Amino acid sequence: MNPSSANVAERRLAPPSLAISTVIFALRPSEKSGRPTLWLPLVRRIREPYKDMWALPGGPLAHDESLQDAASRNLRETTGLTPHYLEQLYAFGGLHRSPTQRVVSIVYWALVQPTEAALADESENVRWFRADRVDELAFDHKAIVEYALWRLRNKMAYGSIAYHLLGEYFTLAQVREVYEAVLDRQLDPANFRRHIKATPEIEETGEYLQGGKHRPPRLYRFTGTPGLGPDNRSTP
Amino acid sequence: MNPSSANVAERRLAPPSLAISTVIFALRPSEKSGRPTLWLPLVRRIREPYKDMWALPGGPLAHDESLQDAASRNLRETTGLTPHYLEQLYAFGGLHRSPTQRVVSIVYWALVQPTEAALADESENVRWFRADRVDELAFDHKAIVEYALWRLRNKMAYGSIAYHLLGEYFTLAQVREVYEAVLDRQLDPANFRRHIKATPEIEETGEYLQGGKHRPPRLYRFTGTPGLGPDNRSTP
DNA sequence: CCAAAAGTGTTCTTATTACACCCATGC
DNA sequence: GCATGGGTGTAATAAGAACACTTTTGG
Repeated sequence: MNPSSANVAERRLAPPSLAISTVIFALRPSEKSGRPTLWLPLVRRIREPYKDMWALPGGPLAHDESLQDAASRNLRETTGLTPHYLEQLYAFGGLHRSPTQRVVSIVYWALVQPTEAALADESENVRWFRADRVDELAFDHKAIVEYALWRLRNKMAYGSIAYHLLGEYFTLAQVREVYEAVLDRQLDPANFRRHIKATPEIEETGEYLQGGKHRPPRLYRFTGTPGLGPDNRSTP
Repeated sequence: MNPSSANVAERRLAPPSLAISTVIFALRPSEKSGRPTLWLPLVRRIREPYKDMWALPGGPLAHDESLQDAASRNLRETTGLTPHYLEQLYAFGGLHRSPTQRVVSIVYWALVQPTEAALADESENVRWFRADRVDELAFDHKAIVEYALWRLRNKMAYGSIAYHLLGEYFTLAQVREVYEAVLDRQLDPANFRRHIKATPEIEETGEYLQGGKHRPPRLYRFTGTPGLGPDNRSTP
């Protein structure tokens, strides 16, 4: 049996390997307008296949960690960040995702706060990209990012998720900017503020944001629960 | 190294094994009222762990089949059915789901038509249960069934999914019965029919259902697409 | 004719949208 | 005082719930 047929046999017989990857979203100011836009960190592959291409942070699942812990860990390892929101996205298991072996990837998606995101590690092999402008990535990661973005938009339109992209205190205009950045359309400020104020998880504080050029806006706080999904006992 | 420490070492070092399971829903007439209710087939375990307990149909992932194909296969193997709707539910990967080894299960959920479900294989080791009355199952399968049921209810409230539990032709009252069975509450017939007729995927036929005791209701047809999820290029 | 489900109309309530307007601050 | 974003009011429209009413069948 020569080496190449050994590889073929190995591939046929070995069980599919299991990996965890994470799509990490954070707000950063756009270079041009300065308005907040969605970004995500990618890592450069240093090995074949897809050597030198950008890919989602990820890696194998350790024997003694849960799926979510693994996602949390590779988020911390690549960016130094801890997520304020972390949820399973999907398990991708197509036969030809990787040219060298069969890989099943369980992908999570995360939201991190902008104050943290600004401090995130960046290096030769870790760089942030605009979420709506990713070019070709390794494996099927471009499709995964697009799906994660679709899911984020969907959740934002229904659930109370935007707050996980903001700090503890925020103005209603900041919440609106998050919606506008993610959904990519303008929203009526008057109606939007009423809409948000109607959600019970939003609490008015006595504080105001000082230092702006105009009337100081009131600061609010989010009192809802981050957790979702069957593992966290709630609603995906 | 004695056998028991060998097992421990094996468990620590072996990668988590990967399995596919499926929650299969179908409508069947209730024994009492005769009204349609939700049922699902379970299989009896013939080996440890959880020997003799009921469990979701499932098994390992073959090296040359996609995740969805595997789900479709174990659906066919246990019940003889082909699903009219099949979608990924969630990947369960808790550390202690199985007492003997670490198992990550990628779970799908399916809807099958009642005409088929009536013919489904049933045997000593395959039996149908009412979906809202499952008792203790093997592993974490009870929680999985409850989560699948939650997801079905959620999708039914928003999307066009009820039709996959019905045959090709159906009356609006039958659609309403599906909603009432799944959501477990009465719906106003007048408002419900308007709501359904407003969906563009519902097509009126010239046919009427004959043989009833009263005025023959018109038959309708569903013209929408079943597919969802990133693998099928659409919307979960 | 009567019972019962099929199917239509009408009213009331509530959410969404568009947009006019007032308020408070820095400059 | 004036420009600007913060914040409130209001009228028009759309969507949903409640329920009275007409139609068509089998018996």
